[in-house]
Amino acid sequence: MSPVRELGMALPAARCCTPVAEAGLTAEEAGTTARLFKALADPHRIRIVNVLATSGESVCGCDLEEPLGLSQATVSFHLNKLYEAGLLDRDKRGVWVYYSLNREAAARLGDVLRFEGKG
Amino acid sequence: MSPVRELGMALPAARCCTPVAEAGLTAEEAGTTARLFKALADPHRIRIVNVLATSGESVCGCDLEEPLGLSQATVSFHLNKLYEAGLLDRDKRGVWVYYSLNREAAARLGDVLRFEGKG
DNA sequence: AGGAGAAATCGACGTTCGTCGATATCTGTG
DNA sequence: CACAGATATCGACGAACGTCGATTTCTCCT
Repeated sequence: MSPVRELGMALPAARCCTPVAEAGLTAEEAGTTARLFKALADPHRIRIVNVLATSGESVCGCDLEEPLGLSQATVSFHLNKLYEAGLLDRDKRGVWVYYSLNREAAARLGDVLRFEGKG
Repeated sequence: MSPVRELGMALPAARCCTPVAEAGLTAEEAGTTARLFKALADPHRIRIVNVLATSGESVCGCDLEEPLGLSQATVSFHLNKLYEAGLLDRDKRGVWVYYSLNREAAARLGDVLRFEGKG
């Protein structure tokens, strides 16, 4: 053991998207945050978010296969990951499913990583 | 194929931490960003960042084993992941190694997820 | 020099992840 | 109703991940 001790990890109620720089993050809150980042921990999913963030309109899933160079099954897999994480909105129009970035969730996500004026 | 097409993925020069909301993200840039998020895609690493962000001073690695409930080898593994991602600074003092949050990297990381005023 | 203690590394393990082809499900059209 | 086309799901595979005990490396102290 070293000189420095007592780091103090309190146990406030768990809630979504607790900022990483907020004191006393619960193991549960850490799990929630980690799950969120895990959704973005893949190059193809980053590109999907990028396309959705820069495209004014929502995008048909079928139009992502070619630019990403992935099979239909894999694209569906990635879109679902992002959807389950709450980062994407889904809009079924007939045979197609259109995806768009959930701006609110995206904004909240950015707030999780605010560090200024803390510590 | 659907009505919507031509999503356009240009190829600008790769650089660190390109915002996800910036048009034409390269596959390479997406990989860089994904690697960054992968470093945060674990509950224990989130907690480590949390402790480091809220603690005024740098923290000895040995003081993280107990609060995290992990073995020395595993803590070392996680600290190294964060260090390699550039999120942590390392300071060896005698037998101990003290870690602290790299504020600049942390700030840049937050900027990657800025979505306002885009799209 | 020898010992104590912290950290990094190694080897092994079970789990999760990303990928695909194949199949099943659903929707609109003829 | 049968068909075409988009999406979801299944099963399988190799790769990467998280974990630990054991070992090695390093630094300080006596």
